[in-house]
Amino acid sequence: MSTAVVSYVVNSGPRPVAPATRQRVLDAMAALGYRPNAAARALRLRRATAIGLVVPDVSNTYFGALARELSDRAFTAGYGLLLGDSNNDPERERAQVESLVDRQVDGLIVLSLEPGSTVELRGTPTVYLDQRSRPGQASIVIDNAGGARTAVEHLVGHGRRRIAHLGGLAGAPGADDRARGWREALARAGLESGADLSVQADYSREGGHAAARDLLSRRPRVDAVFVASDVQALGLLRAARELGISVPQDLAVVSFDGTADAVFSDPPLTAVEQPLARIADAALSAVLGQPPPRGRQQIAVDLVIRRSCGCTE
Amino acid sequence: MSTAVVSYVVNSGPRPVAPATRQRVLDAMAALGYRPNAAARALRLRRATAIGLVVPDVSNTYFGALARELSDRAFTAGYGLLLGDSNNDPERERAQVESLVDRQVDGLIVLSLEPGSTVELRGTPTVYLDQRSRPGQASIVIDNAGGARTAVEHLVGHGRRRIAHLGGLAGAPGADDRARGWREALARAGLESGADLSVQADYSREGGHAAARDLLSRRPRVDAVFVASDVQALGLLRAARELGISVPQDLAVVSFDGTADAVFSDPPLTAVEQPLARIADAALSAVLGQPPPRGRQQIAVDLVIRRSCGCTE
DNA sequence: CTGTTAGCGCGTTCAC
DNA sequence: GTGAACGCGCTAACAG
Repeated sequence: MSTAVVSYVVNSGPRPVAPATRQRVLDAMAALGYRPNAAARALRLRRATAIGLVVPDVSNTYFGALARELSDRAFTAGYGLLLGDSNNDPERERAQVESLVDRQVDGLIVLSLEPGSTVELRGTPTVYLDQRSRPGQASIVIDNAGGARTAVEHLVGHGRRRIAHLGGLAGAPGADDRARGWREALARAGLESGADLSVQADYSREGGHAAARDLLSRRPRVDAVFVASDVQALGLLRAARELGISVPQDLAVVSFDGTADAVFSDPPLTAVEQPLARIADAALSAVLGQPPPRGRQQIAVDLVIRRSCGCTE
Repeated sequence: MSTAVVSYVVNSGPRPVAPATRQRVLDAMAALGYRPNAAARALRLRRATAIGLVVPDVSNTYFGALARELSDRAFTAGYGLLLGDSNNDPERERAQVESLVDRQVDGLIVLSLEPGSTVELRGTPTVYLDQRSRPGQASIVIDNAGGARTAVEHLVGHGRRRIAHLGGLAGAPGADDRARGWREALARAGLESGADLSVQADYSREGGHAAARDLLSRRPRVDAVFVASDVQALGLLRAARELGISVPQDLAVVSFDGTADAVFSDPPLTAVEQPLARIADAALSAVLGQPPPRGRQQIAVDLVIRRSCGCTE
């Protein structure tokens, strides 16, 4: 038997092999413990059977949950998942993306810190998640502005009037659109959205904590906050406890993401929930499917009511 | 200039190149946008410049934080990180490990659900983290039993006498040794460690919540709990709130991991802290360094005091 | 229709 | 500084 036949057996194609021969090959493979060399295969086929994922911080519950969804689906589809943590550093992000492109990943999914970043993708199908769309590049975004508006409108419905915003850093995934949604909803309700009602921090517990302390000690009359992520909200809850502010009585809170963090905090967080499964599906098929859908695809979000908004006191 | 020279320039070796030539090569690379093909390189060098990581669940803060540390170090060392989420499923874990071995990763780090699992590693340097050692296999473990003992002794020092255990599932990373540490510390203190004082759940908020409800409603006289992970402790805190049990007054709690989850919970969790940076370093050098150190390497842990144990009421 | 031969892809490295 | 062999699997072209 020749190497060609082995190849046909291993790949079930592109040409048929007689059953008897096929079995002989299979036996020989088992006996010798032969496994095809993935590197040689990647070289010949010009594809690595792997996809790349770049996130700002995997230890963040939201990014972790997304990575989990993607890892699961990629594995099922026979792909490996190359993970790059950009460490919240745009420079590192570029480096990670380039490295993944060099590794010939078949697709690249990136949650970018820099809306404007231009890295040479050299033909690698890439999808940006939760980010402004880029010219000629596929991008899947959830309805960040709409979700934020819904959240703020809910707070308005509770009779809150001084609704602050604890947002992500400019350029961070979804941050700008969520800020815009907050502003728009306040405008529609005829409420103030001055710059001093808004603070920014990175998507972390520590960031949320520091920003919330700043906000709450500066503007004691704030009666509600829309927070751009669950992890930041966790920081805010802690700040509130430290300052003797009770949530939701003194301060109603609605956050964004709806991860497990929101369910188990005290109080549990009313949050705009991201449909992770749907996002992961869309991202993978955008990147692996053909033809790669260009342009922007928007996914709807839902507000999930828990205790932090004051609905169920 | 020949392809050989380009190679010498790209790799700064193994042979010297005249500065002028070197510059010409660099210019040409920039002009043509040339990037070496990682697959071809992997084929020639017989190494993928990538390491594999298999965890039970990346969305778990602890595993996520570990993945982050590893991703960071791997990148700095020029390696890619192939992530496999085993979804808390031993079957899936085996499949992930095999897939990574096939991909020729240069090293494999696995947080295994099955202490006894035997997958053919075919020479891939592998290190098991936080797990019983296996014959002939490198393994890095933190001092699970010792950490658990320290935690329990601390609770004993607070005058607690009915100290329960909310542990991980048998076989889960560190679970068995932490359970043993709990039992040993109680025995030394002459306290009861009956089976009805111990419940198990997977490492998740939901698991911890369900198990804690079970435990706390069944044994109302319990006055302290040693929890095997931060995420489970988060579930326990919620159960305690639901049942009107106040922590730490009615119930002192010490958990294990010391992730960001422990810092921002209410109350913040006194926890046995895992030195992630050190663990990541040890794992990487065990897997990449030479010769791959066989046998078991143990890393010490520290108890970090916060509010849940009652030290700072 | 089944099995074999030969060349390709792309860096690396060594003898010249 | 250069030419060429090499690593390993894939597949088109060829032979039986």
